[in-house]
Amino acid sequence: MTQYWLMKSEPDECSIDDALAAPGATVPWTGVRNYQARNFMRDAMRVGDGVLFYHSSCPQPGIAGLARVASGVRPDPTQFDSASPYFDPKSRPDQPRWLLLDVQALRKTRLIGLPELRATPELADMLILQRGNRLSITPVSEAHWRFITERLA
DNA sequence: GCCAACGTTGGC
DNA sequence: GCCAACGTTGGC
Repeated sequence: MTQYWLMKSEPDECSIDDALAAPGATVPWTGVRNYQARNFMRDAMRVGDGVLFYHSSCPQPGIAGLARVASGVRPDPTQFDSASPYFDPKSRPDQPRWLLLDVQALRKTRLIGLPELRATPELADMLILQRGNRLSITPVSEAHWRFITERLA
């Protein structure tokens, strides 16, 4: 069964344009350092799942494009790279703590900004809009996915 | 830069 | 296992 996800990316690091410009429009989703988000990737996300590509920590946060899950998980190499901001000295190569998967960008959408998302009653219970939410990967209901892709994007 | 909210760490 | 201290996220 196809599922749907919202994945946050800082456009300074990897914007939807960056992802579309990558070979195969596919980028490794590095830097997830939260167990809940990791477990979504490992246990629930499957190749072909739909992804809302969300720009965060930027002047205009919001949904910027559509993408798909393009691989299963593998160890995130940045956890072993002491020069990386994502380096985790407590992770061991024989038992990697952090995983990534590939995300293939499909297309850029108009920027559906956070204020617009908040102002849309049909989307009021999206996880991303809930108070205190900080998860970089959140599941998206089929109803929300359809509303966004068919009526907003 | 501020700060609310949340996750992680580590002493006990 | 509790919980205070600390670090991080991310919108503003």
